[in-house]
Amino acid sequence: MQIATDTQRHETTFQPTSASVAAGTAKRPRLQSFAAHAEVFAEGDAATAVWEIVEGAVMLYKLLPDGRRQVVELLGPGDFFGFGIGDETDCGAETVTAARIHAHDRRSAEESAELQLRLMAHLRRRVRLIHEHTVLLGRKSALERLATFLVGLPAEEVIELALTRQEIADYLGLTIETVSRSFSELRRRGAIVLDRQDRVRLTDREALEELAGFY
Amino acid sequence: MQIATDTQRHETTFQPTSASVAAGTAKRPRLQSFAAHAEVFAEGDAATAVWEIVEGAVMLYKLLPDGRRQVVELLGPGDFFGFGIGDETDCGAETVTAARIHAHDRRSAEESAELQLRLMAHLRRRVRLIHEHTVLLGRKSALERLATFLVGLPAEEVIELALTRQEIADYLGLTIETVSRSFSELRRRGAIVLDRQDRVRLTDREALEELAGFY
DNA sequence: CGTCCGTTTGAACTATGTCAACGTTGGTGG
DNA sequence: CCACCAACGTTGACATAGTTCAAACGGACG
Repeated sequence: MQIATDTQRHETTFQPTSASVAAGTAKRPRLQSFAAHAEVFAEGDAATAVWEIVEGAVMLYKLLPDGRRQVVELLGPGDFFGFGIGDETDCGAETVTAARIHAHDRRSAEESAELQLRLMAHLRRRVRLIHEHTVLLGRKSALERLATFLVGLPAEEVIELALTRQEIADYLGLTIETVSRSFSELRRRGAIVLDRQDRVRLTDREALEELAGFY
Repeated sequence: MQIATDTQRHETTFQPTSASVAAGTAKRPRLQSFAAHAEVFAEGDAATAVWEIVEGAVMLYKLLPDGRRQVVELLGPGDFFGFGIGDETDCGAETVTAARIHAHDRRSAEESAELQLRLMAHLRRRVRLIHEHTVLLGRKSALERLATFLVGLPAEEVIELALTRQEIADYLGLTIETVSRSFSELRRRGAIVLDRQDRVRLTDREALEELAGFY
């Protein structure tokens, strides 16, 4: 259950758009680039910035004292993270894919009405999504969890899984072995085809949605 | 897994305070009173109001098509619920204790800057708490879940459990039997004393916190 | 071609769920 | 005021989904 620590950062100065200036958000966010599986910050780090994903995917996770890990959110472009109540982050944040992320200075973020509005919209959407995930963790079987995960992915012909089996396991509250067995079971049932370990095609979406609890 | 439907409502007209008028929130919320275990609204109902708990406790839950239930939030005074993204609620809401709840008209709620600010603070706190609960559901054992639940309760000498075993089970992602066995196990270990089924004393808080994953 | 890392599979174990019986408690009506 | 009833909670015996530990597989890269 280790976390990548070879964080490759690549800071760039953000060019403010005329729109952002007009909205009074002139204080420009820093744009940072991260490699895949790089740490953005660890749980308990000072919450100095409000992060906004421009491109790529990020996961937020929490650890128990003995090392057990739970991925609590999976985020994409437009999503925010890193804002806390106090001044410490409540989760660790790690990229899933290579990513570009805006770091809004916390103080200026609080002063920007436009940002606060977007943050509010994000939080509402988030709460709703976490509710769904709560049901998954509390009440669904392993197979149902994996099916739910898969149907929730962007509906491409061939889905490239950015997450490793371990990361999927930590997201779904399972072990890596159970995730693997569940993939095999879905394959056996003809619900999916694995072209490669990280390439899935959903060949029977209806069966998957049934498992996911859509109806 | 049934839900109380004998909702006893008792509407009252809210008297706006001078403070709320000054803040431009003159449009007064309706104050409604509910009995314990009464339905406030069901999942999928139109999201017509933003609810704010004045007194008492409320639980939000979601159901799977086959009836499995997961309680996704446990709320108290000062907490908000019922705001959605679309125009449907994503959870059902039921009182745990007798409660008095403000129903803010959705439109006027969106226009009140003061309310929006409080809503934002609520959402941030909520997200942090749900993250904790996500770890509980994804990674903790039954005994750890119950210990976490108990140490999270208001620290009174004798704690009155407002939730039934079934509600605790649905909150902790367990069955009623496992919850019951876990209570017995904690008692056997001397961590708690049950004066009555719904009256607990935490006699070894340290042991409970250890189980909860505090250190 | 061999090594390495992530994944899959197998076998045995265990925590939790299931089904069923038995206790408790609080309310109601005789 | 007591006795009975219904709802809720506990306990036991058994079933099973998921974990654990271990070995084999497979693709990527030197």
